Amino acid sequence: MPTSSRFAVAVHLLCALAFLEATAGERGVTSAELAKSVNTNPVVVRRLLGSLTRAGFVAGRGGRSGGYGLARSPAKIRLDAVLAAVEPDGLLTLHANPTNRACTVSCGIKPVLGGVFAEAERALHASLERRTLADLLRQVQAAG
Amino acid sequence: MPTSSRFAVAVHLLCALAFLEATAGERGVTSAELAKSVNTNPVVVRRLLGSLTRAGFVAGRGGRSGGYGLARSPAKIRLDAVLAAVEPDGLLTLHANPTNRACTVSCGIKPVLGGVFAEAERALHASLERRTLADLLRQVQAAG
DNA sequence: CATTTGCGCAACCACTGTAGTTGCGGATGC
DNA sequence: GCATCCGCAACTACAGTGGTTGCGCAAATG
Repeated sequence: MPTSSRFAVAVHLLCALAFLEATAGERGVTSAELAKSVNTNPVVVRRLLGSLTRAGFVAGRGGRSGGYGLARSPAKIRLDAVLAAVEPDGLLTLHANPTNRACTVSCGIKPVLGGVFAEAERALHASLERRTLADLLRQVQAAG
Repeated sequence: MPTSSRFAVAVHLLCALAFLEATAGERGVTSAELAKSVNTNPVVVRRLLGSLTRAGFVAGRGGRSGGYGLARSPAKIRLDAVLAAVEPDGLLTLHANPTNRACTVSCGIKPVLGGVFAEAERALHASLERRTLADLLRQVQAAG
């Protein structure tokens, strides 16, 4: 499959949200403003922020002067949790082909591979766990 | 994108190849035999084994009594190299949306994210690096 | 040397997941 | 009431994957 860019966009959105929130005052940050930063459509933004809302990272309010805001401090948003929120199925997937029961390898490979995949994804999450949204904000600000 | 299962199938094929090679004697293992184990088409097998051939893991010969064979010992085939061979673009991808030059975050996020992604993928490869085809064969045989 | 067997490659099709878009309903504040 | 904004569902367009067929070439067998 075309490998998804949801994770990248989600992180981008969280950064932009943290950034714009500072200047927005009481008003929420609208999906249209966020969409401008990513150069995409407000609905795409809302879809993604829907997952992040369910995961407890952001909160949105409807109505005039509505919009989004972070639901917790950037230092408490770890990237591994963001990945899990927008890509719940993981990155390494087994093949769905039916197993050939006449073949030892075909019968035995999937559980073995599953274990390998699980360990590899744990390693990936462990790496992302060390990064928070606050870290990224610092780096983006330093670069700009 | 529908996340690809090339890696899983490639590992399955390598296992099956190692397994069948033992009983095949001088003859090569044909793509049709391998296809039976994965329950797929010989052409799909050949496509994937094409990548693995270019990476130096297997070798195929045409002609009568042709087929495939491992080009090096299972203990020398590390899974991270297999992943790199069949999925050269990596698993985490940046979004392709044009950057909004009026936005600090949009301008700065991609290099920062790129660094984070690279580190995460390194962690994933480091985990896979510890597993060789020989390890998997041992596990599959123990389970069967 | 003809035949058989099997790989290599290109072309094509069907399927699927993603991003993009529109439209409508409901909430919120002026 | 009315404007603004989120939430959600439906639809479209596109891209990547896996599956399939067809043809050319290589190699072994008789």
